[in-house]
Amino acid sequence: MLKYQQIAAEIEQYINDQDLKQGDKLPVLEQLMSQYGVSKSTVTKALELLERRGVIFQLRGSGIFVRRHNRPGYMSLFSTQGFKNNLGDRVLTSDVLDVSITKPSEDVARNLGIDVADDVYRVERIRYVDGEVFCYEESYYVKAIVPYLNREIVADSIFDYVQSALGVTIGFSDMYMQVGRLNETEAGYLGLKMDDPTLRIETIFHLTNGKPFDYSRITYHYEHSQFVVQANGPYM
Amino acid sequence: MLKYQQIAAEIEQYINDQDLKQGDKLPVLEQLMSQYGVSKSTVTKALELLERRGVIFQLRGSGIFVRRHNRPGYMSLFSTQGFKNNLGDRVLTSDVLDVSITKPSEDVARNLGIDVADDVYRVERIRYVDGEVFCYEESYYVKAIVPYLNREIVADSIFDYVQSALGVTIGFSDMYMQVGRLNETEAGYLGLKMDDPTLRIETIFHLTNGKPFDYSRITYHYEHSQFVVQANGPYM
DNA sequence: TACTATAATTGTACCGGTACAATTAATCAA
DNA sequence: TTGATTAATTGTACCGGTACAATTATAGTA
Repeated sequence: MLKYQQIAAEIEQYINDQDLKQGDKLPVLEQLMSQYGVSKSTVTKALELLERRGVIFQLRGSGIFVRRHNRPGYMSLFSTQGFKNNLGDRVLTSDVLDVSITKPSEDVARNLGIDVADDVYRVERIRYVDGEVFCYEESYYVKAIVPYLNREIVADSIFDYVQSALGVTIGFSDMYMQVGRLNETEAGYLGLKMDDPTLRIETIFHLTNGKPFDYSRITYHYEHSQFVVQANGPYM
Repeated sequence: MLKYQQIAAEIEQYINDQDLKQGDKLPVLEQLMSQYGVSKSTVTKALELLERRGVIFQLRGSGIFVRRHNRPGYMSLFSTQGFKNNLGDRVLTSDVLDVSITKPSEDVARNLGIDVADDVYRVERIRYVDGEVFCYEESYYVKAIVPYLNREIVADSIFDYVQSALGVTIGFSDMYMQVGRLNETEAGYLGLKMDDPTLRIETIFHLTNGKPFDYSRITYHYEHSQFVVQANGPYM
């Protein structure tokens, strides 16, 4: 783990341990430097990271302050998208409906930047948060990058497996969201009625080298999906 | 304008001018340094900015590559949230329903971190993109921070006014989103039917000093609202 | 040809420094 | 006490540097 990541983690831990609230002040930069025994730029980098994650904000001439105070019941939109599956103390489980190797449709192939002749894993599951239906997910993995999957892996976190077992690292993702109505199949999966409202999110996950490796379509249960997004400034 | 912002803008311009596509390579760091006549860390900072905005991605040992290739018809979730109102070539207009000074409700006061006795501006409008109903918005501004508003200002961009005329700068925002059904009033405004699906986003905008100054509730027309969110890595 | 080891390329981590702008605290005048 | 001026605090911009890790190109070997 890199120094600045380590320091960021420790500062976040410190905030939790001291139970600091919105607006509370952290030690000044210079103290953090000597405290962790690193240079200014390393501390700055750790703080930038925490700032982007919505944990703190910095005000020059004044200090470093705690920002986070998320509403209970709202999940970070990013935490539900493969990134860090810490949904706090919530339990995430899955019903795996399908894990199979197929050929992608035109649409899927385009989103993954591959040919329709290339193999993909198709994964279909229903996901639960604390036992309640959360979403229905259909996703496709490029087999050339993810050569093997099974029901066990898929029931757990696919991303953890991909990163640890395959040694590839996820770089960035593009999410496309829209609101609509459930069709009959989806309604059945989610325990809702046809034409009920829903949030649909398509996400294309890329490796650090820019290659797409996962395209997923998620249909959310509208009553159990509340998301928070923390944005940073006009120049984010 | 700061050097690294300027350079970021120029690089983005270069990508557009050269019509570079997803995966195309940019000049290497060292060349950018000499080209713009700045140090490495300044170029790096410009590139970080572009990376966060989803314009490029960097791959060490390899180079700097173009990332953006957003789907047509999808607006950046952040661009619709006060931040940089460049919706491409789309025209944004508003029907102002109300601009008045009132006392906040308990709920509004809590979200703005003020007392129910403090004054707020209440702004109510319907917004259109290219003439089509886009959303219904109800927002509250802390009068102590935004001492004056009128229909003209509100019909245009409130954020531009606040930043230029009042000299305050927006720091960060928290967005809370959920899906639901329209009530009768909302349906009327949006030209839809009661119980139609909708996306609701509450946003609390803070100044750079962390003080909330605007709390807004937006109800989106589900057929005209498609959003894209670009996320960066597991450690964004 | 195909595979492996080596070298060149290229971005990232980290250091340490100077100058400066925004905020806050201290000082002074009315 | 109030208000303005000055000084101290504190984060940010920017410089320039070394070391290093990941990628890609090259050379070497079977």
